[in-house]
Amino acid sequence: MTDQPYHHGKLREALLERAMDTIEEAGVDGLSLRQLARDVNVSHGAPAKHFRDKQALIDAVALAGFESMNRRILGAAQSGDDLRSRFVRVGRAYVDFAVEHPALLTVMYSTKHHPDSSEELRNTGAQGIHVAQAMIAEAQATGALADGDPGTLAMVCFVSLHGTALLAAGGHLDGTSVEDVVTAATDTLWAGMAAGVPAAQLS
Amino acid sequence: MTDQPYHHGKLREALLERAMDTIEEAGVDGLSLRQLARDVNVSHGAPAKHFRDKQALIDAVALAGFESMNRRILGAAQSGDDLRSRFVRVGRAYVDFAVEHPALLTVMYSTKHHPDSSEELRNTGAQGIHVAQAMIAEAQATGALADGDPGTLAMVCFVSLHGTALLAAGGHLDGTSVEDVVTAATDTLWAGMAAGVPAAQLS
DNA sequence: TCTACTTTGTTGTCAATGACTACATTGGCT
DNA sequence: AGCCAATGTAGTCATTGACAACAAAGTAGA
Repeated sequence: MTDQPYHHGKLREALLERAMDTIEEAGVDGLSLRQLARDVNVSHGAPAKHFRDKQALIDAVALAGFESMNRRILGAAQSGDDLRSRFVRVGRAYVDFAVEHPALLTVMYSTKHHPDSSEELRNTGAQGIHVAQAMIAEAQATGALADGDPGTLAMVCFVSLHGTALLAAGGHLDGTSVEDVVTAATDTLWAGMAAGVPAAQLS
Repeated sequence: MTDQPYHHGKLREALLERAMDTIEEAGVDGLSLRQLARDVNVSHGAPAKHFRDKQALIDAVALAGFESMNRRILGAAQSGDDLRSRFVRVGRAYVDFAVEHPALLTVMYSTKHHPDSSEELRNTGAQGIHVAQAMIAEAQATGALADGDPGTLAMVCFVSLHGTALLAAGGHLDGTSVEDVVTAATDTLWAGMAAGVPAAQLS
């Protein structure tokens, strides 16, 4: 054993990284502050200096997850194809991320976030839907999609992809393949938005 | 204090009921076997006779939740209106249930069900989608909807409503009202399925 | 009725955990 | 050199889930 310096130096980063790994392997419930400290060769009280309590650590993990996911989504939205292809690509990016990090996604959307820290978390988490809203508004301007409140429509798309992501991540898609569901969902939504909803159908 | 009989008599039911209340009030993490035992005026070891461990109790709660939800969905699917109205009604029933029992829904779909999650749980949980699939197949037969694999389309609808339900339950719908999202989602999906997806668009 | 046997509940115990406190070490700053 | 905030350590406490040994109550058969 080489002598460990008294100060770790990058404890916060090390804890965050290790926590994400642990969560991905054993879920949030498999995460223990004491075990985490052991994993990073630090005393069981050290993490408290960087995260007030366990929830604060989890919140930080969630935030990092959103940031990582947003990068993927923005990347997909900036490909050079036509709007509809980009729309499908964004959906795929979202679901792909979910399938790759199922437990992380659960943590990201977990409802038990402290009311105070949720400010930054909410903003970062809402970024994905803004991408969808911009694309829909743009497509309406070109006439590719029928009129309708872009905010509500974006929420519908987001909601659908979110459901796909969660169910895919949880393995609840039964027989249907993730790929098929994403394709069918984006196709159906786009077709529905292009056709518009006859006013007579509104109840 | 009146003398308590040595045998509770309905301990299992009492534990289940109280557990559902606690979960709805404090989430799954707020559930403690020992506190639960205290609440029902029983020793801390008693629950073990009815539920092997905490997860077994949670699974039982989830199962009860699915059964309750299925009753609502089947009721909505059997109203006498036209197919499209019934479709919307089923969606609303699902989301309404979710909004009324947010924490319970989270438990029901929690991915941390032991890999050998009881077959009963899986079957009961999959019942809702079968309702949707039957309605879609029926609508295709009458020509109200375009052709397409009913299984995949039902999964798309389910996924969308599930996403709506979870996000609504978690309060992640931001400005948009639950009612608007459900209406827009079911309308858009139905319009998309009615229009069908031009083969040329399939990539 | 007496007697095994099963079910259900009680009590005691254990290791693990999250949170808290008091203390030690470090390195930057003046 | 000397102060001091940041960072880490060590010890403690109540709570928890799980387990085992024991007790009480119902049950079935002679």
